[in-house]
Amino acid sequence: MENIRHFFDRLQPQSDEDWQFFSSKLVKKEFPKKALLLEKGQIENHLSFIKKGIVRFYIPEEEQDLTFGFAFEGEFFSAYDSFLTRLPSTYNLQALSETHLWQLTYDDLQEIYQQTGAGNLLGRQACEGLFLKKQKRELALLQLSAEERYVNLFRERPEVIRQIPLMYIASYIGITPQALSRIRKRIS
Amino acid sequence: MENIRHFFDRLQPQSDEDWQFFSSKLVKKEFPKKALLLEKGQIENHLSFIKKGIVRFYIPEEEQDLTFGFAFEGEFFSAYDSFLTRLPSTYNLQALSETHLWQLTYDDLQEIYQQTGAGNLLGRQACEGLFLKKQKRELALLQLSAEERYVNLFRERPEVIRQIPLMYIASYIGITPQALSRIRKRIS
DNA sequence: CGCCGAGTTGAACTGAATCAAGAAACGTGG
DNA sequence: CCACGTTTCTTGATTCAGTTCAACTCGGCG
Repeated sequence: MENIRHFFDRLQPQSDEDWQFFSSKLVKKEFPKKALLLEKGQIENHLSFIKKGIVRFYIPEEEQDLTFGFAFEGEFFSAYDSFLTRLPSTYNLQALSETHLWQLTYDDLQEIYQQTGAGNLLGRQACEGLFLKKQKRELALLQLSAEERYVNLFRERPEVIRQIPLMYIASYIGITPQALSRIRKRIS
Repeated sequence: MENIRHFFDRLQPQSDEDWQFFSSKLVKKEFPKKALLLEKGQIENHLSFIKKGIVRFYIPEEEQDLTFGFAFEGEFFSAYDSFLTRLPSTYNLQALSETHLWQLTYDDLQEIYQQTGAGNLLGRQACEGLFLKKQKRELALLQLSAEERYVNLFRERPEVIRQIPLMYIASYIGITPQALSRIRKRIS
């Protein structure tokens, strides 16, 4: 649990009371490999911190899933758009390995926003971080070739390439598994 | 100036004092058509509300600019990543037509965050909105063909297609002007 | 051991890029 | 307000990155 506190303190040093209040709301939850954490159509009711494991974000399709994100140990995640809008999620969340989480419900988070001075500040800063990530990704998709996107991913998030099956990485950078296999051969 | 207040009240009804404090910081500024509002390398020091006009976001390149966003009348904009991180912007902001803004400096905004109860709340909600937009765009770039992205843009933001030169739209959806010209011919 | 999903490789195909040239629209100065 | 130069848009021909379809290999698991 300390790693979550460190996470927050890095954003902004937290008062002990605020932290007390916050951490009292956290609930531990564990999932086996390949478990669905959230299914398309459900409303996301959690903001989760990954104690251990990897989570994949994907839109399920008959042909081929569209994988568009990953979250790792030490990171927060959520189907954030569903969480914010309270509308059904348009995608699934899945544990790629055995995964242990600390979870916060939507209502608890709203209470935290209201009760603690730091709530909105943290919410804002967390959201700003998400925005910056998406912005980077947008530019990568617009201006880089498939091969450049792969090399870029390798540079920025080597853990993705080390730990995640090729087919999901291919989908993430917007190409077919075959194309990625050829890129790998070419550059290695 | 009322339209800005409406903007905020839509997010969250504002107290008159908070609004007073906020609006006292706003400065009016006007730019002619094609003016650079911010140049790559500068640190963005403003959050701006568009009273009138259109703003283009682009990465300047010898070959061909990469246009990746637009902002219209009644919207807030900023080179938000530079504004947040206080690092030089990696892109330019340009007025596509004569443009009138209400601007807030970084320091003023920080003061607003600290002094008013609503500051962080608004900051958070504004950022959440930006995040949702980027998320949509990511999925559009990943799962739609060029033609679908064009039709999609047409549906979601017809004002873009009506008011913005083809070459910028082409860049925005990630193709060449030639390709977009052909798509237009095909579907009309 | 055998099966099944993941990864690789090959061949044919295709959407979009590139190169090139002409037409239309736009803006600026006389 | 017209004339000219510049920029944007269109259209054609060629090329290329990445898709699709298909067959084969590899590794893990029941």
